[in-house]
Amino acid sequence: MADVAARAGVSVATVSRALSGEGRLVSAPVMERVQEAARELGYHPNNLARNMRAGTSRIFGLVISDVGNPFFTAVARGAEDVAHRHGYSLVLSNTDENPEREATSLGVMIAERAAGIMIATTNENGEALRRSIAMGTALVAIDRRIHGLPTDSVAVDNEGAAHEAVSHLIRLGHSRIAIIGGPRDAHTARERLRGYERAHREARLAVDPVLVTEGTFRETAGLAHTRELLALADPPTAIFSVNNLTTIGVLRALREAGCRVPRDVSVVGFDDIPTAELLDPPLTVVRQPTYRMGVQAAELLIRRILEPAAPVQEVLLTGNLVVRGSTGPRA
Amino acid sequence: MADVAARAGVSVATVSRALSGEGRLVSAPVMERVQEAARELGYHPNNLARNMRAGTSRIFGLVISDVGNPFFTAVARGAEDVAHRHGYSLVLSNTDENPEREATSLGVMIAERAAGIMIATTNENGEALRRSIAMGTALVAIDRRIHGLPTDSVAVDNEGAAHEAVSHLIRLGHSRIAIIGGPRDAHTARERLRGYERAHREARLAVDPVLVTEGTFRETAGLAHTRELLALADPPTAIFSVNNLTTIGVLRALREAGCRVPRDVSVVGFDDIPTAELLDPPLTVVRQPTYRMGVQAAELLIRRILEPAAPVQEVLLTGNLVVRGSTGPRA
DNA sequence: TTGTAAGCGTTATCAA
DNA sequence: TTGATAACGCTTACAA
Repeated sequence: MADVAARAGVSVATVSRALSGEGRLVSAPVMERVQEAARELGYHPNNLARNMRAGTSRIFGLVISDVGNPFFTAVARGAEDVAHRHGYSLVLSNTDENPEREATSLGVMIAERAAGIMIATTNENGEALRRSIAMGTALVAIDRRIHGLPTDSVAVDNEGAAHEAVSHLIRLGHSRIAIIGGPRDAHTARERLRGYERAHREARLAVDPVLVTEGTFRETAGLAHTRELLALADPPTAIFSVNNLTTIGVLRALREAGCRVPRDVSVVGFDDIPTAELLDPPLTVVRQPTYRMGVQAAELLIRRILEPAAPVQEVLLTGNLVVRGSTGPRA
Repeated sequence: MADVAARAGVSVATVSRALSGEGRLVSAPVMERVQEAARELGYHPNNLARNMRAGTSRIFGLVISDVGNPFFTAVARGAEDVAHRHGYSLVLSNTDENPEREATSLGVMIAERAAGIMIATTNENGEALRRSIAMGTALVAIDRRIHGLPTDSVAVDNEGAAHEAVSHLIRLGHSRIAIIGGPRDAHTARERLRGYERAHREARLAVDPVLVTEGTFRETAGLAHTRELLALADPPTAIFSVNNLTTIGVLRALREAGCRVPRDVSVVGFDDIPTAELLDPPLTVVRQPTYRMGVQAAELLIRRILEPAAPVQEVLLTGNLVVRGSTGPRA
């Protein structure tokens, strides 16, 4: 910067003004001289210094539990589009549902003074999250709310969506409906289970505890649970899988066992899959407004940065059932 | 930091030494006092300042053209695992194959003084890339080499893999084989086309130019081209699709036209899809070692940072054909 | 082993 | 409209 100043015959302060946002405080001829000098010298402002001066960076962190999950990449897309529009860059960080990696990610983002963080948390790092807020880093919870920490959040009405999916199965005549659940400590998993239960209650159907499973949000969990369910003396005639990855596991297990879908078993999944229509058979799902979730999350973040004292806002979006071929009347 | 120093009764320099890497220069009791003071005060080092001092950050940028593509998320996983192990964070940036967004991404990473950049480039930003190298930012090309700029790179033997896929079709008796190509200016697309041509040449089969299409790496391109191909007087009996997303478009078009796969048309795709085995029929593909590409890219970056003058290294991995159900003998 | 002080590249304040 | 200068929070000679 000093070099540019020397070449343009002005002070560094003027160079700064000319090259940063304050261009209107600089006379036209000086502006021109500075820009030319910068170009000739191949000068590039150092954001590191700029940010350090400002005390914050133009970065949003998006902490997700699985980059490989289309759900999160769609969210990332939405968030990135909004962030970019407002001059922020999006840093994606993958935790693999591992609290330690999540803690590391958060540490980096806080240390790097991210302007804001969007997080689908494992809910094991309450303190780190609390600290980030205390340090003035804006925080938005995505998909899962944060236990005991009221923050802006964007989520889907999980209970309602699950209720819709299971009611669809009940309407088709199914009464032995299994649920491939998520981790017990995941908010989303619990809410979806509640929707499953409510649908049963409303139809005056008893829930057989044997058909209620609990695991991870991974394909392997869907695979293992479905195998167990099929080995039952009185196996389910329908399966509701609470996560897109577990759904894939379910389908694999059914195929492996030679079960025809939906003749032998109906399947409805929570959250869509890019190739859902091309599967054999096309998969019935509850679709979540993933892109919109990302958009909303980034917008909440920006609002929070602009108005740090604004009241906490909890956005609740709704999912909708997409009936394709994997659900049918009970045999 | 000054507060911590005051509380621990030492100088800021000592605090710095105690809390950063130079712990061995500090006596045990002082070390303890400093750490306690830091904890009590909730002190978090400001990486912004640290990096500015160091002139570089502990960040790797990964610039990809499509976060929604499982190919890139798998690469990201590999790169992130290696980066993390070496104390770097991975910043993902999505360009949507848009040169302007790519330029912006690069600008941010250079300005942010990323320690290194891994990029699957559109090849429209040669100057920005050149500059990043000139500024000392390590650079590794992923998937696609950079025109006229020798850099470390990780890629797949596209021609060989395409050759294998098309030869497989030829062996099944097909002679009218269409290729759903990528953008003309994408290195990868050209190489895969060459593999397609070589397979024909070796089998003494003529290539019908009508069957050679060219488009984008998007689902819509596969859809549109396949529709056109099916409308031909003498349509192909097999289709080789050079990208996983276009392959999905191909399958959609075939389903829409009521074509049975592989009875009416065989399909082989380049690059695997997570649900490939569950599709109807299961999809035959050339699989790329995606995770390993990410690992290698990050390793090349680290090597380059450690040894800036090391000779350029171009890593070439090989794909392998996975035969599933979408290819069969000519009707 | 510890402290003093200079400096990293910016921007903001104040004065001219 | 411009310039001199003091921060921002940290690390690292150099000295003690």
